[in-house]
This record gives sequence, C-alpha cells and structure tokens, in this order.
Amino acid sequence: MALKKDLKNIVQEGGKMFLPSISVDCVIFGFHGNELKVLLLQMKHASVHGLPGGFILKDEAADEAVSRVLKERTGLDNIFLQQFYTFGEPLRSDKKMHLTAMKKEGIAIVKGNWLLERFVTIGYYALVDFSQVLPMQDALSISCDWHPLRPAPALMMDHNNILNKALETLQQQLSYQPIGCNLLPKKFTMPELQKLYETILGKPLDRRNFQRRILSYGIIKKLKEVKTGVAHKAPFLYSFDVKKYDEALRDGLGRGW
Amino acid sequence: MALKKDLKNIVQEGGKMFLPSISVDCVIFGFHGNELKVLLLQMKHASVHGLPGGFILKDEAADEAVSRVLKERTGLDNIFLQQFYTFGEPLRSDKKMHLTAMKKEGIAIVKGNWLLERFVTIGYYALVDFSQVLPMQDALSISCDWHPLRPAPALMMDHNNILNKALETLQQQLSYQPIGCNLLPKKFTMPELQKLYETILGKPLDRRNFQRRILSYGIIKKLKEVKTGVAHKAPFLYSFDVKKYDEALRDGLGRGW
DNA sequence: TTATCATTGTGTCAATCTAACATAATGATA
DNA sequence: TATCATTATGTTAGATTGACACAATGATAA
Repeated sequence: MALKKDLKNIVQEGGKMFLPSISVDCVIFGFHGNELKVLLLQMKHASVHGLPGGFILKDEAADEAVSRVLKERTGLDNIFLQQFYTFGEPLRSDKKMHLTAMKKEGIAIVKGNWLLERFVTIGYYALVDFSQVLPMQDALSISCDWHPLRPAPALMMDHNNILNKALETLQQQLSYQPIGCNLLPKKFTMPELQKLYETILGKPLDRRNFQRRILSYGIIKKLKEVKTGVAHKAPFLYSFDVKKYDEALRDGLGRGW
Repeated sequence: MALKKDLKNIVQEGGKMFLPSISVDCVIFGFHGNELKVLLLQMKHASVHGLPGGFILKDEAADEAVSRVLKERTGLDNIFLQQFYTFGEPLRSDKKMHLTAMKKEGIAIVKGNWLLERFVTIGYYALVDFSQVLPMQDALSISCDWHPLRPAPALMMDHNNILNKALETLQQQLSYQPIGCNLLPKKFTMPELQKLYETILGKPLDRRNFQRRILSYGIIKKLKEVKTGVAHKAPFLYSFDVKKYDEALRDGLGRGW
C-alpha cells in the first residue's frame, strides 16, 4: 500500500511523471462460487467503490501501465489483458472528487494541479484465476475485494458504465473466441466451465449441448482423473490445450464467412 | 483548407485549446470499383501518406472531435463511426516529423511545444458512401484521396499499423454484425453487396450461398426495380430495412450461445 | 435475325450442426 | 440396500451449410 508520502508526491509531482489527461482503468474479472466476480476498491473518502486504475508514466506503454496496476492490486504478473474501449466524454471525470479526497487526506491540491484536469481513460479488462489473487488496496481506498456483478455495487464517476461495457465486450467475445484458460485453475470440470459461461452470459445453457459444442472446438482435453472430494458422481477433469487454445484466440471460433 | 495563419495558431496555441498528449486518427473506408478504399492524406513535407486525424478540444468528446475531422475531410455529417483501439506505445509518435514539417512551413516550434510531446491516439474507423464524399486536404497535406488497401501506400509513423488493425476489426465484425448500410448507396444490387463483403474479407464467396445467408438475416428487402444501364442481365435492386438493420446492429447476427 | 455469352435468379442435395430431449452410470447419503 | 443428485453419453427431427446445376435475361457478335 502506498504511503501518504508517496501519495503526496504523486499529487504534487505526478504532472511531471505521467502523461497528462490520460488514465487507465481496469475491470478485473474472476470466477468463484459459480459466479463471475469483479475486483473493486472501497474508496476511503466516499461511500462508493471504484475500479482499479492509474496513470501512464511518460516513457511507458499503456499496456505496461495497466500491468503495473494489476501487479499492485493482485500480486500477479502476466495477466490476460484486453483493451476494450476508451472513454472520452468531457464530463466523465469528477474534479470535485479529487479535491475532496485530498482535503480529507490533508494534502494540498492547488488550482491548476494535473489531477483537476479532465481525463480520458483507456478501459481494459483482465481475466484472472481467482484463487491466485491477493487483493491489495491502494492509497485512496480502504479495501480491495471481490464483488458480484448482478447487481454490481455503486461505483464512482462513470465506472459503472465502464464495467458494463467490459461485461458486454466479454459476452460478445464469448461467441467467437475461447475463454476460460485465464479464469479457471489448470484442471477444471465440465460443469465448472459451463457455469463460467452461464455466469458471463447471465443465462443457463443445456449441459449436453454445451459439452458437445465445447469439445468440438478441440481446445480442451479430457484428463484421466476425476475431481475428488465431491458429493455425488465425480466429474472428469479437463485442461486447456494451450496450443489449440492460442490458435483459436488468433483465428476465432464462430463460423464467419 | 486551413490557412497558414490557422496552422501557426494551432502550433502555438494548441496547447491551450486541446487535450494534451491525445490525438484521434480515423480510417475512412469507402467502396468503389468493387474494392474497399481508404481515404488518405498525401503529406506536404514527406513522401508518405497519413490518416486523417486531429486533436480533442478541451470541452469536446472524443467522438465529437472525430466527427469534426470527418466533416472537414469529407464534407459529410452523421457518419457511421466506430472506435476500435487506442494506441499507447511510447515510441509511436514521431517528434522529428513535426519539427521538420514546421521548419518547412516556416513556423517556429520551440522546445517544450505541445506537439513535441508523446501522443496516445484513439483509433476510429468510419464507413462512408464513396459517392457522397468530397475529399479535402488539411493544412499539412497536399491532397486527400482514395487509395486501395491491398497494397496500401506507405504511411507515416504507425499509421499502417492503425490501418491494419481497423481492417482486422472490420473483418471480424462482418461475422456478427450487419455492414453495408453506410458503405453502399440507398439502392444497390446483390452482386454489389457481395463484392463489398469479398473486398473486406479479401476472398471470394459463393454467389448463391451468399444471397441465401444475407436474405436469412432479414435486413435487406428486394425492390420491384432492376438496375438499368448495365451489360448482361439486369440485377434486382435492394435496400436496407433500417429498422431490422439497427436491431441486428444492436443484437448481433451470428449465433452465439 | 439468330446465336453467343456473361451474368443473374432460383433450386437441389448431402453433410453437418443444433435444439430438445432420454437414459444409463456413479457414488455419497439415507 | 434403496434413494438421489449429479455426471456421462445417446437419439432424433429440423435447420443450416457447402458445393453444385440449370434456366432466364438481355446486350453483343455473327
């Protein structure tokens, strides 16, 4: 967690360190308890949550900035990342929010400070293995936790809008590219994969047709083990065929033209 | 076309007018002579072409900035626009280029000038009716013209990359959303629509299967007229059913889950 | 005037895919 | 040993797809 000294430094010197008027925000999806979850910060100075985000260092790529933020919030490297939209409406950022927050932090923020400018934010979503994440709050939040999506908590500024657009993108991509490799543990069961699809889509699927269709893609392989420690019949374990999976990521799944 | 006075003003005062470090670039697609074309500027100070682009006014939405640029280059309002990617690599913009260009223009550009900063650019593509466009160059170009895509001319900076990504996006979207309403005249023939699909995909399609599939979407309706003034058998004219078309734009075409 | 020919309109058919549904196997719990 | 929730696998009719055939049209050539 960033110290107050660091925060003060960012407020006062950020203008020299970061690209001005541009931020990145990240919708981090995880899968747990048969539901899609999103990692959110509980803001310190307002009773709302916020998406993890940050700024781009002057010699850093936008993707790198997001990876850096992701590492800080989850402890993970090499996360699956996808840019999905850039939000450029003039009234989307809330200048008062920063003023209020810094006032409560006891940090001076004067007129003309870089944080009081309008910001365009680049939206990314990340897919992570829930069980590998160690959520970590930042300097302006009191906690970092997983939250359900339906309904999602009230978020600051236009973050609900950003979250919805991320989910929408994910839903669309489900139809023409493989998903799961980054959200599930290495070994998983068919019902788990199906539940993942169902929670993303928000609707139930037929078990048998789902299995046939997924298998027809050839991106997962059945292992010779079954899941242990479960009630009822033990389901087989599967794992992704990473080579085929990456091919499908590149070439797409759905029948196009 | 912007006068030199305006250009000088933008160079010297742009820092106050526009969001810093952010630009927009637009890949404008048109359809003519059975081929997909892209509208490019021939740069005045280097033997390369460039995508039409611009900057975002301090109280303007990113989309509005693109519409403004589009209006200037094509003379058209209400163009179909789609944001497809934001390019945020640190070395993508070329500071020397602006220096050289301004030197040749005889406009002073001093160290610290806003144009010499690194820029993140938001990429949009536009689909326009070729026959309605009146190409207009800008202050830094000597002409604005349609160009073929395969092969596309050499473009400045990372514009070839941007163009490729736009085309790739368009190709993918072809599989799950309707396209054509913005690229074709109000009345068009089935072969024309097919050629459009073929030029976007870069591969031939079966005439009969194409017709069956397109008609099954229910987004176009056959008119009671045939195209006149053509050699060989006169093909029927069709038009888009705008209501159904917009529904399909919203809900998607391909069978998902 | 008639034949030719490129092009368009329409149709067929087998193979494949899909949605909806049925039944058998498994293994913990009653 | 019976029950039960759950998983594994199968069936079938109908829709979709890919590959292809053939007739109709109307300008151009013979």
